Amino acid sequence: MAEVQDRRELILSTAAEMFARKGLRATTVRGIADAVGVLSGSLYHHFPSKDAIVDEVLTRYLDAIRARYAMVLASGKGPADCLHDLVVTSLEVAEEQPHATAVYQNEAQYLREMPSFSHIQSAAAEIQQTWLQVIAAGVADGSFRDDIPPRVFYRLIRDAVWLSIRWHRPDGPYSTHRLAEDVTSLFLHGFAAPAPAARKANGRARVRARKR
Amino acid sequence: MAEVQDRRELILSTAAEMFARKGLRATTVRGIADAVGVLSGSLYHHFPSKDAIVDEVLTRYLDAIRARYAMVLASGKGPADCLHDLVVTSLEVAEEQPHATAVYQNEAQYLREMPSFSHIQSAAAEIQQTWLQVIAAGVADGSFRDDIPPRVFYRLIRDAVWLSIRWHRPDGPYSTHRLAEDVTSLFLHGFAAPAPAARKANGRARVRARKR
DNA sequence: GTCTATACATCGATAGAC
DNA sequence: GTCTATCGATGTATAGAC
Repeated sequence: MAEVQDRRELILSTAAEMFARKGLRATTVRGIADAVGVLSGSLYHHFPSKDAIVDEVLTRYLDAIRARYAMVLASGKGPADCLHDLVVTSLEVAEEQPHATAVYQNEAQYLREMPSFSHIQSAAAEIQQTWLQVIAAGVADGSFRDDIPPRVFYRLIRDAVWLSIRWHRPDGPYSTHRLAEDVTSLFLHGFAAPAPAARKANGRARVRARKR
Repeated sequence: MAEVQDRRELILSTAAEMFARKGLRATTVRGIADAVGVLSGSLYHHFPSKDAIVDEVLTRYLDAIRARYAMVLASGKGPADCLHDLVVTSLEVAEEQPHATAVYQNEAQYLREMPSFSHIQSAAAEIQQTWLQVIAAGVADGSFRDDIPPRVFYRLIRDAVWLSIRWHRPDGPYSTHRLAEDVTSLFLHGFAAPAPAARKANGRARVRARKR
């Protein structure tokens, strides 16, 4: 029985990697079977269709996010700390499940046409609500600005955080937690240098055109 | 002769819209021909292949960005103003060419396997250099923070700006220029409310778990 | 410049032997 | 549980008439 589960898991993890690297549509059933080491027909003993594999990869992923977001909210911290924890949590999930993260962030078009899309969509809505709830609490208690629409802030930090999967390498010298701290600091306090009381000619330097 | 060019343009614009809406791989030659109102074989009189259509859509797009980024650099403004202008310019291009923008941001996998990828990649590198140049100038003259790696800041603001194509509707009440101002303000000064000299119990409110 | 007609590859999925 | 063998649909691209 452990054999059976292992086979299913091998198919799922192999498919997830190929989905992320080549794209959902470019990944073929035959290709997955080749990578696993069986013939394509054998996959249909474990899964009823290709889309069922996609659905299981994403459902596990979204469930993991929802569970961890719930823990962040349950901590009872303030809005700024919760926002920080959401960033940390998201980047941790992205590190633990990089393939599913990439698929979810890059293949909205394919997913929208899947039979089980409404199932995926409801999970996504719950995740979005978590962010908006934290942001709204921060605006309400005065710790966040009220001149930028909460939905706009959400979209901007959401894309910045999740799309880091496209360039960030968790095993490199710039760690996931370092990234989380920088993202939080940047989105809360900005990239402009804090003015040290008085400084002359601040920002007066010109940007020179590059030589070619 | 104007007839000829119009036909080509119609194919290009029709294809671009379908590429953006359905994805490059999901858009078929037959589908483009149907939308244009001809049979699929006729497209090969105007373009040698499907990839050639993709390439022309993206080349025009990248050339437009390069030309306008060069104008921003030529203005001779300071780093903060240049950053602002890069944001404005990028969002303007995204509004003018939404289909090409979406394709370029969402279909990196397909593009990487295209024959003419190196041609696209070099244009992308030049665009990236423009941002990094402005950021480096700001760090050098003290107007930007030096404790966040410039490349990290670039990736974060880049994704936030360009991926706004996924959710922002330029013809809605929240205009492109309003978005540009908010993005610039957010990334320069942060989402945290500016402290009005002294305020008690700032950020001490808790985020309540949502009722279900 | 568009059509008809079709070549040729590859896709997801199935049936039945082992 | 995996194999062999294959179906039917669909993909890009081509050849040649009009």
